[in-house]
Amino acid sequence: MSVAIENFVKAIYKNNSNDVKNTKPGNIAKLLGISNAAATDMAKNLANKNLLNYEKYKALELTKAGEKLALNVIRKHRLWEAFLHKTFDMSLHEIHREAEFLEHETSNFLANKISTYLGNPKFDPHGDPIPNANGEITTIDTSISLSNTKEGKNYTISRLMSDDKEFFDFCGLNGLKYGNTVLVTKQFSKNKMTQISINNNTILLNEDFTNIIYVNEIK
Amino acid sequence: MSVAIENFVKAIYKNNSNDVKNTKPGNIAKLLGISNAAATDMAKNLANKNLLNYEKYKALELTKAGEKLALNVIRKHRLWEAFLHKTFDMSLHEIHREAEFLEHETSNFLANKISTYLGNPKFDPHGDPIPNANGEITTIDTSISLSNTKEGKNYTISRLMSDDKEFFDFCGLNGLKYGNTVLVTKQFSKNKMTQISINNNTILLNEDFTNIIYVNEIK
DNA sequence: AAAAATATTTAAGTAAGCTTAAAAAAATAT
DNA sequence: ATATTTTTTTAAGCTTACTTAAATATTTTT
Repeated sequence: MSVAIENFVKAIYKNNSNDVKNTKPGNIAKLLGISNAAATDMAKNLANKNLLNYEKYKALELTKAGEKLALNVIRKHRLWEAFLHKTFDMSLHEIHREAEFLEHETSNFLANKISTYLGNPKFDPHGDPIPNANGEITTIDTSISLSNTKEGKNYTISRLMSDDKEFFDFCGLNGLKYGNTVLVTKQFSKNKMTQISINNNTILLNEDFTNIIYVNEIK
Repeated sequence: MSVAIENFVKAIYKNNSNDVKNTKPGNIAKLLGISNAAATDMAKNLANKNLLNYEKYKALELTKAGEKLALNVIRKHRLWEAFLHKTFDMSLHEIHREAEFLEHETSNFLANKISTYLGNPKFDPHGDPIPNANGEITTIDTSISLSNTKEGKNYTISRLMSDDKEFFDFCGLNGLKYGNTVLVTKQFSKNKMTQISINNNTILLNEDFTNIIYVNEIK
């Protein structure tokens, strides 16, 4: 399958795991930076290839085959991220940028080699789950966003849901890393801000960031 | 630059390092498995982009920019080969197949990371020289093909010039590997065959193979 | 429920990278 | 030196993945 097709099914799949699902062509177009017309064209094309179900004016729905393709691309993306992070000590932003291209040009054979080499990890350095070779993925996610945490409790960081360089730079500088521990010291609910303590530093985060940082309570 | 363009300049560059140089569009077309017409089209296109000089019915000549692009792609290809061979213990054929795709989707940033990680090697596992980040390549090659060796002398294998799976499988089975030592026990010049001794085994090679195995005499 | 705003689809067109078939030039053989 | 063969180029056409503009359907607002 072409890069365009792989990115299209990937965008639909990822959109479906968002809170606000909108898999109509226009929204996928916005995510991919192409015109609505191009997305409609592509949707018809992929329906012909049995990768999705297309009905005029309706939301796009991946078929089993379409979902499998999307998961295979996501698997390669996240394996590359884990591998590059470990091997070359590249930042969360750098590994994402590189994996965005490598994911389309990696054989299943090599993906399996990478996975074995890493000990078949279930999560990448952002905390995102890595689908296995059969397209099975860990979807049960009991973690909550930092916005919904309680004052005085300790949490471990389980997921950094972003593609943004500035966010990752900020995280890198402040020790906000997959697996690390934070203490929520104050919730400013009116101003939608959260104060946390990490590595003996106190930092104040606004909603933009607390919404995409996921954590698990330490009991 | 697109994959098609990168492969085109790479094919011209590689053809120029062959014994029999023929960089007219038809020959490049044959190497790439495309039609002559497509190669002529592409040649005009690349001339517009200042990657090569094109004159009707004449051989194609890479410009400095074209050569630099070709060397950059070859650098990435050979770095990936070296890396995959070392890290995942993949065969010479497997690394070539994988690198053929990865070479086009690797940033200079990552290529440099790989190079540093490997200790900036000058040769890949086939013995082919790896261009450095400035596009400089070791071209002085004092090695000779096994066909031109002398009976009773010892040689180290310096290069396996092929893309062929069967050849690499044969090499793998018989210890014919970059850096290994062979003793030439007999040259059957009439039948164009060479008998060698390696790892206490005696094997007889025909011209097809001895022409693409390059060695250096041990004095 | 109708009007206004928004989203989707259709239509027409473009560029890249190919194809085949025919025409033209160059290389080779006699 | 000419005829034959081979190679290169031109011409016309195809597919993929886009674009913009216009038409049409849906959704939201009032």
